[in-house]
Amino acid sequence: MENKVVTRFAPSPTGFMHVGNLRTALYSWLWAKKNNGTFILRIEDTDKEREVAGAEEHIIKVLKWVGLNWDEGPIVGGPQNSYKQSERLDLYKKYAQTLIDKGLAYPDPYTAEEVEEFRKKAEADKKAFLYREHRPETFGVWDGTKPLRFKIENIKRYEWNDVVFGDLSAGPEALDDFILIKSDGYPTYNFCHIVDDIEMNITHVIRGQEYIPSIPKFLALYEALGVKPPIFACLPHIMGKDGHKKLGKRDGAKDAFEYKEEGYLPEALINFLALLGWHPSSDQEVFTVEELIKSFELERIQKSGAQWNDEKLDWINKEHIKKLSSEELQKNIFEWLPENLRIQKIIPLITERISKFGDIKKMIEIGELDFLVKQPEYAKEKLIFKNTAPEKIKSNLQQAIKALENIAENEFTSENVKAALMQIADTLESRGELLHPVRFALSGLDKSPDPFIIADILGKNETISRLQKAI
RNA sequence: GGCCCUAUCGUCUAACGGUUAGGACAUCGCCUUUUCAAGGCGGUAAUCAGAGUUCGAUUCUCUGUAGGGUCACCA
Repeated sequence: MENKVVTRFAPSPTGFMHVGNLRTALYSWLWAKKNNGTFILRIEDTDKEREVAGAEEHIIKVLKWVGLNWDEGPIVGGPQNSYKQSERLDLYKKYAQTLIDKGLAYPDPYTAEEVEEFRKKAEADKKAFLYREHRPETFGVWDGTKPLRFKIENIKRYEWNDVVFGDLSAGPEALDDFILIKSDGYPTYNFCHIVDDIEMNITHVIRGQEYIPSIPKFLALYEALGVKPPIFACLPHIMGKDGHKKLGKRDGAKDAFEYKEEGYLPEALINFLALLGWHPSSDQEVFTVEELIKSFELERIQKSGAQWNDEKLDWINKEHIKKLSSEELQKNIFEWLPENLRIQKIIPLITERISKFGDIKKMIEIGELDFLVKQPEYAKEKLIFKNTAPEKIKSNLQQAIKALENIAENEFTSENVKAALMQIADTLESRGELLHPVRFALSGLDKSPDPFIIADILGKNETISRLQKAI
């Protein structure tokens, strides 16, 4: 079965995993799942300088959180000896040797400084720098202390097809004698990712658009190796929210794990990311992961970059919170509730509010309910309802206190509080003249559950004391 | 600078060459409600510019403009 789809996500452990990387992983994963294929996780750790301790574990943690499970790779293993490039060095040497034997690879005789000179000179002459113009006439024997370079044979215009971008081509300027193996013995990305893709039988290479200019080099290498290249699918960039720059770590691209910490559900982040650069033929916007797998198509990936949009993410998250079963919802609420708020009475209150009104966008908002256990701070102007005079508000609150004092402590339920307050509120020009200040005095929040239920939880004494304080 | 890519409401996007250019987020207005939020209903808002092909162009071609990417012993 040679046409089984095999995709891979191949991050390098050089820092945290940001949302752009996660989207690349997602698309590869979706495509493999849709085709009942194999999704491989491969760690590209050939740059020892930039490697960050713990980065690999972090990537794995993020993938696990969002549920992008891999069929082969670290932890789960697979037919390969290892899925870390640093542990596959012999393999790359073997491929390098076949290129040397064919006369298609040679040691770079220059020092790094000398190459830098060439580059500077080309720049001064306003010409593109091409190492191959300085290629030595005869090749020495490679002893591993010098970089090994690839000898580009066909200096021509390469044409190829990309599932997303269509027919692409690039002239000979894109081709150069690039380095296969560095002087430290580690291979370069340009070389080892191709060896790995061949060895792992990758059928679809899904990666960022920034690789398009390098693809002619890859094609030349596939040619030299006598291997048919896989299908390429390049992804448009995710743009930062302010400008039109590629979303990078510099302009605030966040660690994907921060979204977990802010209370986004993994399925919501996945849903949002899927829609950022891809769109189904229908108008559907809210997807379960299963639905995404079903409708995902590489052909419908967008060519132009998409701007990150927090508001839409929030909306999608809210929609997913509303879809949670009551069991899942309770579990989530419990997790997000600060420990001192895990009171029996509160969980059903929030559960009801969310399932009935669905007004929580991020689970972290649940943590804001700590006004239930401590007197909130707020600006006194907030107590004013529209243009009502402060004196009016004051007297309304005084009336409310009087009414509430008449309720016995053991009958201080939300129903009774509501009845008492509504009786007063109905005599006013607008109910808000009473209900707004009461709600604010109790919660101190712009948006909160209704005042009756808060009063119920706070109890008679605390409720009245907060109202008095407001006055 | 060389090479390469892209271009529809503010944003994400839909539209076999023929549509009153559709949807969603955001925004605005109204309704509902128990204040806010949430919910319901509705409004404002887009084919980068100029040629060409065609009976007809958002769609095809060219030029321009604007944006982006890439030119490492990084991936």
